[in-house]
Amino acid sequence: MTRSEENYIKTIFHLGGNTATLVATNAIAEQMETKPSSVTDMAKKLADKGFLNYQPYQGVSLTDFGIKTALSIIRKHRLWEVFLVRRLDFSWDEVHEVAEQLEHIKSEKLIDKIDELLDFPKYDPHGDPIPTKDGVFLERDKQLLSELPIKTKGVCVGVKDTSSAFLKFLDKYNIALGKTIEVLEREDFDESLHIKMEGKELQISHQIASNLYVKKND
Amino acid sequence: MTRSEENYIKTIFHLGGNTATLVATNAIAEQMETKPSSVTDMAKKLADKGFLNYQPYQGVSLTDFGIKTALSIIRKHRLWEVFLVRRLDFSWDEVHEVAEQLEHIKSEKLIDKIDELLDFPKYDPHGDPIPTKDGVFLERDKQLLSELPIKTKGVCVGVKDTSSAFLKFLDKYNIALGKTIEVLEREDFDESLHIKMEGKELQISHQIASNLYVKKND
DNA sequence: CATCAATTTTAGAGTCATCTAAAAATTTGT
DNA sequence: ACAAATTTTTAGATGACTCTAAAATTGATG
Repeated sequence: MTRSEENYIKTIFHLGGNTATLVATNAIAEQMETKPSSVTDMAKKLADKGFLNYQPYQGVSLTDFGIKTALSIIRKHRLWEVFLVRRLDFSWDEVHEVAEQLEHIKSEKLIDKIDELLDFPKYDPHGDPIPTKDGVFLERDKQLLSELPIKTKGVCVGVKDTSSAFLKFLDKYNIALGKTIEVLEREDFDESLHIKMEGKELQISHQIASNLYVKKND
Repeated sequence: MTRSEENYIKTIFHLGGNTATLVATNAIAEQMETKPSSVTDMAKKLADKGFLNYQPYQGVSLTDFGIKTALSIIRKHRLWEVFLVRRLDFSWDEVHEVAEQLEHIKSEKLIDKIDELLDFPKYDPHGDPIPTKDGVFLERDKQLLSELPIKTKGVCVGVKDTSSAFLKFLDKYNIALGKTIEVLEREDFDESLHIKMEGKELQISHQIASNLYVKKND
């Protein structure tokens, strides 16, 4: 597997290819900042190698083997992110780029040892679940803060937008995973929210609320 | 810098290119298991980029910039080796391959943090010195065990051959860095040595003795 | 249902790193 | 010092990945 092939498979997985859904050539090209013609070429190659089903003009979907491969890459990426944050004091907005490189290191022993060193973490620094060695991958029970009803509380468990800009914004306002947020009021006009967090009240835009995942308190 | 360029620079350095010595095309090709014609192509490219001086038919030598670059790659390689052994329980015969991959990860912050995590080690698991962040690189005072006079003692400080086979052999006979070895007798016939280590006597071939570095006790 | 717009594929070309085979330069041995 | 052997370079080709431009297909609309 080349680095390029791994990146395609990962992208296709992220675009919903874990189900039998067909992912469009254009969507892949856009996500990877490449051209649709390059995607077509690679789609044929990856189909030949058994990673995906390619239906000309329709799109691609990952095979079981392709899904297994994608999960192994995602596992590596997320474990490295945890390592960077927990052992090397990287902040959550700095880890993505480096993990993009580290995820391509070929050594099963290495990643298993990293997993062990970190005591088998279940989630990465952005709250995304880490597939296990044997490909078990459970999405966490969560919803967008923007969809939390008024007067309810939730624990912050993840971010949808993982851009450095968004993460730095959250840092600035002390919003972090694990913190409890209560929705006090929703403005109909701009969908902004009044929230309460650690005793303090603040107002956040819909843009922010619709990129923060919370787990509703029961 | 591509991965391939980095590998060429590292190899040229190892072949003695840290001085103004000219390194032959053939030597590089042999070391890298590639063809001399490929080396010529790359030599031109690296010369264009300022990493080395290329004299057609004579060989190449690293520029100051090239040496600086080589030291940075070697630094990364050796720090990762220390990390693998000390933090992930790799044995010293397993680290090379993985470090060959990790040394190409591009992130200054990453390697500086790894350095810090390991408390700024001076030597890698094979006893080779680790260049500092600003390129200081001191060869240790050492000599081959095969050149140690009779009846003298030395501390094992490094290996010349870093092949997995040799390292496993040393493990088998409990020979490890830090141990003190006394040369009792040298057989003229085959240059094998009678040595004493931790109270036990054993006999080792010239092949072994000429691949083990010791620091003579004063 | 014919046409148009959008998407996708094909064809042809470029870059990077490599190779083989042949030519050129250097070194060696007598 | 000259021929032979060795080393190195050049020339031309290949494979992986990407691109642009043109052709083909799809599916949406009047």
